[in-house]
Amino acid sequence: MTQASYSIKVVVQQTGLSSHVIRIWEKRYGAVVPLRTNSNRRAYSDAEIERLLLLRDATHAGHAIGSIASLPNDCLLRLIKGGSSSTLGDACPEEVQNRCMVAIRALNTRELEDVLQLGLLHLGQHGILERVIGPLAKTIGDLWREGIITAAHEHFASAIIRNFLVRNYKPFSQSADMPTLVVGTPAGQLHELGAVMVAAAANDLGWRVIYLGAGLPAAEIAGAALQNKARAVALSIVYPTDDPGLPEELRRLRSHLGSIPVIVGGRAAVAYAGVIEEIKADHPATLSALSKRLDAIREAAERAPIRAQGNSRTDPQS
Amino acid sequence: MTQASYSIKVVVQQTGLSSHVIRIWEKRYGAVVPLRTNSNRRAYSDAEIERLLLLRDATHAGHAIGSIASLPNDCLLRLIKGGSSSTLGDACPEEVQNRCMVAIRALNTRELEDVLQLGLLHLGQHGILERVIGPLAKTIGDLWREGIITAAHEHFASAIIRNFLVRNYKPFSQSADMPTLVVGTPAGQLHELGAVMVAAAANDLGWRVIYLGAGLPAAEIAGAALQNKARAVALSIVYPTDDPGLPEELRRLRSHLGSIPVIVGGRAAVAYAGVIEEIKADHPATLSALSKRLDAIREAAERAPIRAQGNSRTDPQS
DNA sequence: TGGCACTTGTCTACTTTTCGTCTAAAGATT
DNA sequence: AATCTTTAGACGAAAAGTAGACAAGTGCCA
Repeated sequence: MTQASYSIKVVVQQTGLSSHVIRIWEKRYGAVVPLRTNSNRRAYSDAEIERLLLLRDATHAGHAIGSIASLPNDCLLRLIKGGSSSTLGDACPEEVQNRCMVAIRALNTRELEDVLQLGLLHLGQHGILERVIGPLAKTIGDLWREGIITAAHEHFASAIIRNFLVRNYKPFSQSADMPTLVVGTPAGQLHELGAVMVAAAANDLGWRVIYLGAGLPAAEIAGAALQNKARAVALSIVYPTDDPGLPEELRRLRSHLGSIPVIVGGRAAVAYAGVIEEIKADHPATLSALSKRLDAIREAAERAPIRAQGNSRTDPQS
Repeated sequence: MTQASYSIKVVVQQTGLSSHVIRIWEKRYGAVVPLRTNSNRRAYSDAEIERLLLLRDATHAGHAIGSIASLPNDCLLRLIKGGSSSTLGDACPEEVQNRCMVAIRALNTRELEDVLQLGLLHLGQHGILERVIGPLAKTIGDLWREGIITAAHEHFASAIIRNFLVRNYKPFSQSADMPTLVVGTPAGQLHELGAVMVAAAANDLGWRVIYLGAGLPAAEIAGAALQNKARAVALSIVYPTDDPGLPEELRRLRSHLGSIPVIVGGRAAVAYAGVIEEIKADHPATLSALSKRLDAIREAAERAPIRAQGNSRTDPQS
């Protein structure tokens, strides 16, 4: 069995590391020592490329290469993911949340980023998502409704939190058999923070996420899901709570999607409980519940890999 | 054995490889060894041509011919398909752009991210921003207006490009004396791609960027700028081109901002040239022009640190 | 505070290997 | 006769190897 081997050129392309760095890491720290060809060229295996990716992410996350180069892969993974959640108890989520709100009201980009980063360090990935960003989204929504902060604050916070999540929730090494999840908010819903959180959580759970952002008509959400054979669709509904058009929009979505599971989350979901029930959508109350639900869907799908639903037209592209 | 056989000339035409290359691959690596006629001419079968095509694509993807020539066909296929992140033959921006559009229309998250990453590698930060993402934003806008792609595609592309820029552009070596720039799109303008590009470019030039996202009223943009003592405000205007409310919105912005420089970019800016002139805003035609303008503003500010400038457009941009 | 060692990414100089191209001469095909 | 193929070999640009220098950042210590 001739295992495929890759030249350093290919490794550079795949990792984004320079050949210099790859070589010096090998020389100084023995981070990845590939086999050699007869002519002394380095020949990397898939596993070695994977390890280089882990090292890249770990160093990018602030760890010194010299102190992590000899760690086994699973330790690296823990470093990159929520691993360092040794939960230094001295930073309670409320404190982090408060400081976030101060930074948001001051429109202070740097402060907000710093506080989030600090919170990540102390609370771990799960912690900051569930105990800071989640409540924060709720608070922002409330204050905005009361006119205490403006849409600018809301947009500002959304953008930075989104960036924060993007930067820190690195996509897992994508493999072909990952299930696909389409995430967005339906037409009329303009707050995308909830959707961003769902996307981050699902990504963390090993889903391939197609993030569509805010305010899309049902037909387009459904089109995206069908086009990519999505395993599920997740919507976030925060405000307004009394949109008369939304129930019809949800029904339309269901009729397009056939039997694909739909998950509806967010503060205002209770206000539409009737329709949600009607279209047989899930409504997890917390992020943990959402995670459980996603796991369940994936497991069910793995048990019955080919979806034999009567999906007549796969491409409703006009 | 009615197997069709082809002369080397035919193979050259079908594969695009030169006869020299085909022969040297055979001689050096035994990549494809065709049967011979009685007179010692090479006689290629369909399967051999197929294999040559695979080898061509794999080498084009960055793999060394010497290390792949002996792999079986299915391995080659895997190298080409699985390693799609490295299939960029030419480093020409048009090619990158095309592949981006294909990925966007397929809503293929991974492919789009890979192509962008690869493009960054080949074209550099400046290159990919100006020569890929810029034109891409324009193309997306055009196709959307023509109804060829949907808002979902536009949102999808915006989100991923945004994430890409966030991930790859200088995190922030923020220092206290960096000038502040407020970036967003005015109310009614929903395409945020242009604003994202401006934010990335400005960040790269050493500005502290406050990114507000799309669709904000003038009062809030101005509020954010004043609250943070912004040195300038940049707006992106792409569509619609005939919003009757927009001129008034821009005038309102100017009256709130006092003499703070305003920069208006984007495809539709020409449609509002009158107001832009009226409120003494800049309208750089390209990203380079924008960069120059930002540099000029910063220099002017450094020379006169306290903002007492009666700024009346120092740069008569075409 | 300055000095010193250590870390880490980048860069240069130089050699070897790889790989596509080219030439020349001879045989085959049209 | 003119054009193609084949073979063998030579050539040069690009890629990849090694060794070592260097600068910026960091931490420690007097």
